[in-house]
Amino acid sequence: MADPRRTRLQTDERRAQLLTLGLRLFSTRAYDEVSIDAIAEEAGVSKGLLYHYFGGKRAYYLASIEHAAGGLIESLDAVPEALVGPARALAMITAYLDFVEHHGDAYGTLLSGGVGSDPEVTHLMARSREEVAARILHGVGLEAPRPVFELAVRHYIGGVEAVVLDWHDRRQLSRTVLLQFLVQQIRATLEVALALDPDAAVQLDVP
Amino acid sequence: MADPRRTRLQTDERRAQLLTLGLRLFSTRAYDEVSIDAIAEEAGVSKGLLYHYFGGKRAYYLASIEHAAGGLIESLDAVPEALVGPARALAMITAYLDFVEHHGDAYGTLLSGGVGSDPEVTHLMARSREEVAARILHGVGLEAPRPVFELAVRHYIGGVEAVVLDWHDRRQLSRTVLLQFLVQQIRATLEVALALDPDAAVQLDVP
DNA sequence: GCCATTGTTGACCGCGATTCAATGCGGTGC
DNA sequence: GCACCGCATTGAATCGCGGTCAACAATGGC
Repeated sequence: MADPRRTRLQTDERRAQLLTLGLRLFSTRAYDEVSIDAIAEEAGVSKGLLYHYFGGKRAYYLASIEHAAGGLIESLDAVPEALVGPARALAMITAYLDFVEHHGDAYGTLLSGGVGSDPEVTHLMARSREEVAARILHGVGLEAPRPVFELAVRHYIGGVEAVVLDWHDRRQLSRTVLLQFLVQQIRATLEVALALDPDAAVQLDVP
Repeated sequence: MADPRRTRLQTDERRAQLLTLGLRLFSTRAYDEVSIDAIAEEAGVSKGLLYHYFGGKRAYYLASIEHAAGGLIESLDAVPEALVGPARALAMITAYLDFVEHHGDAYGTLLSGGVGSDPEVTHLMARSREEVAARILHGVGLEAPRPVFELAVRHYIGGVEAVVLDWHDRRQLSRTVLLQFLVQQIRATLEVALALDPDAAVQLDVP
């Protein structure tokens, strides 16, 4: 446990340890309020080691965010393939909320991704959202590109991020109400999209 | 025009000039890619002056964002009071899109700051969104607090920010389709809220 | 036990944010 | 028109922090 001088770890362990720590620190304070020295001290590690594992502070931050994003996607993919239709929507939203409740800070960091609109962070977030969007569209049987539905789902995801963040920060609404709203809202959103693009082969009611 | 040595301006003018410049610079590059020196040089002003007007870089950034947020709210408030119901929704969304088309970069900065990293920026964005939310709720005749409707509107706004940012970055969809979607979506969202809170005295159909 | 590999360190460097005492422009009173 | 004063403005000095690098030591193979 204690390390009088040095502790040598496997690359993966150390990397994971640092990522988790980074997530926690960047969640607590703002990006440029967290100094490399502070991170190193907190980790009980030298500054140089951080530069050995990640290229620099920015890259470290980016990796932390990616770590969180990966966790979220993983959670969503834990939903059994067997579930379809509204039941699947319910399960996925539940998984989403569970993730937020368990890794609240990580989620917060994930969403507060912009250090003043950094292209790399923006791109990473965009890819993460596309993953979520793909899963939603897959859930209603849409595989081919459908711009209107992509728009609708993008709107939905943006809304989810907003309300869930609010919910996590200041618990004003019960989880139940939030869940109900989100389930009904995805359906309503998809119906709006269907009204604008009636030819799309979506299945909103697979039982 | 040219200033061989010094140019002395009114406090308000200089402040406005610096804010506008800041908005432009922070929109172009990431926060910590923009150095105080660069800002000062671009403004044709000394570094120290920036510290005289704003407390520091962070505060300067914050003020720039606030500037942009103010412009957006102003645009929304330019919609005539006479318009009500769906027509008002259409007008306000149009005003929103107009603002984004005219001040696209400022809008981008505004939002990427909003997702933003530190408590002050977050708080500022929250207040700005509350202003928008209040205007939407007012538009349907809701003045008293209604948690479910606040949730719904928060979701809607989050979605709008997401899709509008996407739309601004990579014009994949026509403005018309976006507009149609957003108009129908606000109605659908409010209806979902109404289903969960049937007692609310909303007016979705004032002609 | 020796050696190679590589995880790990700590002192050093330079840029950029911040400070502050000095400077001079613009308006005011006479 | 002139002297003066307040306040916008400056730029040199400071300092903290991100980043670099050559040396060091823990682990595993022989």
